[in-house]
Amino acid sequence: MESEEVEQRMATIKDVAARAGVALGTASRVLSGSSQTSADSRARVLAAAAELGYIANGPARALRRARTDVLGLLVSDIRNPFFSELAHAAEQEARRHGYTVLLANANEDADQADAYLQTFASQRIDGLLFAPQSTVSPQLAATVASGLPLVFLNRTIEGIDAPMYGTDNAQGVGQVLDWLRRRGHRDVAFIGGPDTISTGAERRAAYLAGREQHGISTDEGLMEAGDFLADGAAKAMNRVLDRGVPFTAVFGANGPTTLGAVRALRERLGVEQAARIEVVSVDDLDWFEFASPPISAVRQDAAEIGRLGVRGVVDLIAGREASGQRVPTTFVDRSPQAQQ
Amino acid sequence: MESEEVEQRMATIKDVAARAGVALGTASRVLSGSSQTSADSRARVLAAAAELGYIANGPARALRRARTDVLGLLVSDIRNPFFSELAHAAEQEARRHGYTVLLANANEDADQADAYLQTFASQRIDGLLFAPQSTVSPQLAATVASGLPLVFLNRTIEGIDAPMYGTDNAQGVGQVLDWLRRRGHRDVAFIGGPDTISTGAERRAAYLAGREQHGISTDEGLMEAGDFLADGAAKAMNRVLDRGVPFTAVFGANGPTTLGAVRALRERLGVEQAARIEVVSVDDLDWFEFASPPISAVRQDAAEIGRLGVRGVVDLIAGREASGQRVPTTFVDRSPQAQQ
DNA sequence: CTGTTAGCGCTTTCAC
DNA sequence: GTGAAAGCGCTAACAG
Repeated sequence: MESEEVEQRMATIKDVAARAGVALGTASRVLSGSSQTSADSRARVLAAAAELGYIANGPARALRRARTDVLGLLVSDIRNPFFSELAHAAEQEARRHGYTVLLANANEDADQADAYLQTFASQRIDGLLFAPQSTVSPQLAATVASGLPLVFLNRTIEGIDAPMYGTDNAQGVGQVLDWLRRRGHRDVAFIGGPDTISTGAERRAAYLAGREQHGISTDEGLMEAGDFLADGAAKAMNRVLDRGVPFTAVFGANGPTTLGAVRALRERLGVEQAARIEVVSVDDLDWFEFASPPISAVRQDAAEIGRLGVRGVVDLIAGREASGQRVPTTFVDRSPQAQQ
Repeated sequence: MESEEVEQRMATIKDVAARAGVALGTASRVLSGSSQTSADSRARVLAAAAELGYIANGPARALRRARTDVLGLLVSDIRNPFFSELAHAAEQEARRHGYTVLLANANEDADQADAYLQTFASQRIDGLLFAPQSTVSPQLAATVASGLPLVFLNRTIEGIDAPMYGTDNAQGVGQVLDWLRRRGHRDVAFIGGPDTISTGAERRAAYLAGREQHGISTDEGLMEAGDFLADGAAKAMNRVLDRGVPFTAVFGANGPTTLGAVRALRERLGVEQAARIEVVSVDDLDWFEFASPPISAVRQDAAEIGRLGVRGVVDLIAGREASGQRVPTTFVDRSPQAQQ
């Protein structure tokens, strides 16, 4: 005979109070650490709670206090290291402020994002950190209208007034442009992201604005945009290759984009030919040092963005101001010259 | 003057009932889709709910029904693509079953895992999917004792009887051993994971059990273990290099481990020497095709494991049996011969 | 400082 | 089929 499953009901605060020999309210006061309580009842309640393995019922607490101490974090692609790094840092920071993070992954899909916004609303999260896809959906409009404290991460949406914590894209692209000039590249293929995503638009705009002063060709045949995912970027890279405009360097506008571009280059040109093309990227990935030639990159400080975002939304929840912030980038030059 | 923040209180089911001109209970019955309701009240309640933008209060619902429709997913390293892939698939599957997933990241740290178990308990999740670090902590013991439906993902803990959904490590390592023999490697450095993690122990055991029949050296100086993270693996690789035992191939026991090992090889031996060593890995990473030479790998079906895990815990919640499952691996041979 | 009590929003009896 | 009412576990307001 197997041992019985003795599934005991979780202890409630009532059990704790009874065991400690105090009233319900006193137990609550001790356990919430709020008002004054005598050292005696404090000790007895704590002891009773420990003996019973008491863990407060979150939903009941949330219902009564009308707050959950939960933050929603909706990222656009959890498999993108930028976001998994960000999510990790945000969780840590949230925990330090007494919040739990509900992490959701929209997978660069607006419908999934809407579904999660709905879930968050029903969970009654206290605040939302959001890296949106693109335009404002009815669901998002409702979320904003509800007055839920909201900050954007790395991406914004036209017409929604919320603080944004993200990368200084102008600086990052500037670093890439400087590097391209230093390396003497004139014909550069630019593989961007969707213009509907602010990050995509900003990086493209900064590139367009600066390329001429940096001696880079303005041939529009070298400009393409994917979807910020590897497959879409590979297709974009192929479209440039199809045009037959020659180039000596490729600039990928985020990590997955660069991955897709490199894949396409190697498939279409073969490994040897592809190795004659220098690649530079926004986002620094683990393997860039192993590529041939090594890939230089703008490193975004995903962790700092996550931390700042949490602090921002915590400020909003507390009724304080939050003004958003652009986080500086660093450039990792892996070109042969830089290695000497 | 800025526009006023009109933060309207969220509509409650009481508001919906009033607007529809029915009693509270009727509105509830319609919205929960449970009992019989007349077509008339059904229509009016639904209309009222839509007009008010009603979204049910999850905590209140949870309190009353004594269930949350939330699953906890505790992974050991969200930045590891294996887990981010798994988490994504699990979320999708959970949604299909009417559950929301609370995703937490223990970062290969037992204390953080305990903290999240506590949070999950207070949130009153309905079930837990867990990729544990190692041994059984008091917190985990309490979780198990509470009778919470639990399944393990890819890793188990000695002495805890819960179904496990994970990779068929024996098969995967067998594929590596076959490949090593085919490639004619005799001196192979094995960089494993902690023996306290079942995955680490299993892969190591399978390797030890099979290496002799596959003509591989049994020199213990070639065996080392890291922590399943890149830095720890790099140190492990360096320890092997320090011993001066020559080898022609390296076997990394998971993705981050292989990353760290390759980094160490290139730093210590230089790029050219390192390129003489063939590398093979459990976990197939994006960049393995770009490495020189390309890295062959056992591909784990993380998505399938995530889906099966969700189905397993959903079965447990429903009081059904769940027996766990080993998911087959596929081997991706990127050696020069295979490319022809 | 502590006991008592109302009530958060919802589901689910129990009558009718 | 529907209305009324109890109560899930907790916090906070109010007396004492």
